[in-house]
Amino acid sequence: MTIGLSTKPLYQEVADLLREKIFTHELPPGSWLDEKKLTAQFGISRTPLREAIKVLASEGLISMKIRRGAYVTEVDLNEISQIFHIIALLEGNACKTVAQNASDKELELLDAIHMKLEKAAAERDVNRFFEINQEFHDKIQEIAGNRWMRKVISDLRQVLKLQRRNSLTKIGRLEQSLQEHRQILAALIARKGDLAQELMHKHLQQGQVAAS
Amino acid sequence: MTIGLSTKPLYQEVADLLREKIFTHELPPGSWLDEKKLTAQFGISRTPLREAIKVLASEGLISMKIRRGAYVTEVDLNEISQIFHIIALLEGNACKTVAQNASDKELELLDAIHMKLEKAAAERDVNRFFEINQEFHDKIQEIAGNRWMRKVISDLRQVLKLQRRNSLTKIGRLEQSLQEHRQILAALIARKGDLAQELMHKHLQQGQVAAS
DNA sequence: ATTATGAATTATGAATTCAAAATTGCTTTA
DNA sequence: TAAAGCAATTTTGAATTCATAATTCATAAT
Repeated sequence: MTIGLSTKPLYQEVADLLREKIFTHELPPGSWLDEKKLTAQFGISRTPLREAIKVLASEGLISMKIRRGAYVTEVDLNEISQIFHIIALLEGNACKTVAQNASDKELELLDAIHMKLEKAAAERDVNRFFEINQEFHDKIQEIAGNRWMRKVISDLRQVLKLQRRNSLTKIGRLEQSLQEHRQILAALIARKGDLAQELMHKHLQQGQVAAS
Repeated sequence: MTIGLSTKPLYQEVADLLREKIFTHELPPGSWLDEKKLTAQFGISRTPLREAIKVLASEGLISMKIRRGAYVTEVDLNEISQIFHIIALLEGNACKTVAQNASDKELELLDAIHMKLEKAAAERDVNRFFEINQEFHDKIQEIAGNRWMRKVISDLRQVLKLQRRNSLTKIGRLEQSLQEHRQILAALIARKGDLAQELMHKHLQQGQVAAS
């Protein structure tokens, strides 16, 4: 194949492509992964494709049935709720850590990101809002500084993306989400760890349907 | 090869074997995985071996260097501490859930497991103590009923096993661990969710070195 | 018409082969 | 003696091939 001189091994590129197809529901939950079709589509052999499939399987995005191929995982609402529970717990805790340990400069960084979020909200730019929202959450985890927590959260967020998110596009929820971010930021700057934790926890539990 | 009619696909069997070798430090942290040697040892071809390696990599047990093979992950003490932090958070929360939602019958089950733990401790059977200790923790997570939390905890515990545990073998810590279990169980039976959470959290933070 | 049976096809699991990169080790030269 | 260059070997990454299990489809029997 002619993917060129990629810095990544092929199976990782393929894993990325597959995730893409899964998240856009080009490969919808429950659907079977046709190896022949996919290798033709990607212009590669089955070997790296199967390696990629195994990686996604251990991430939970794909489920394998013995001698019967790979299927996109179907997550029911109950599991979605379980995953949100975990994320709320972890990100809430990360918030507490940030309130306690972040440098003033780091808090300023968070403030700057929040300003961009306000701007996106004011302009009703939903996609940008979603993107910056993610950036805000990421930055908090980065500051909290627990590598493994970041990995866990990011893996779980991937599984959430299996479900089509929608409610964030409702302007009402967007406003509420923004309001919650304001409060979280305020608590962080005030160095109120327990409050920040509580607010982030509620924010995420709130966002169960909104995926924000 | 002649592994017979295994219920599992070969790459999963191989993954299990590799984990075994990693946890026993037959493959010590930082060591290079010699594919040729391993395939000869297992009597298989490189294909399932490489698939297994990729799975372990996405679990964090193995790190891959491009065009230079796979290495057993080295975790420093700082990361161990980060992982314990997460496990303490999650298992603490699971305890709270159990205190709030478990049936009386389920609590009796926990009590029964704890009795076995007392017995093992009385007999100074460290291996058995370790095993039942694990069973106790598992049962709590099972009762809490969050599939994804169980997966996260179990993945993280695997990474912890990269580090050679030792302090649990110190009788002193074993006694203390038992004492902590007693308190946790009491809190659960008394349906004191917050207390149970707090106790489990401390128990695990305490056990950082002990891996219990 | 509907259900069994069995051959043909297809897909999966695993081994083997092939190409290219990295390492090793030898030779040559300063 | 040490360093540089180059050939030989080893190792990784990926494609291909092969064996077997599962599915499909056609035919026959009830």
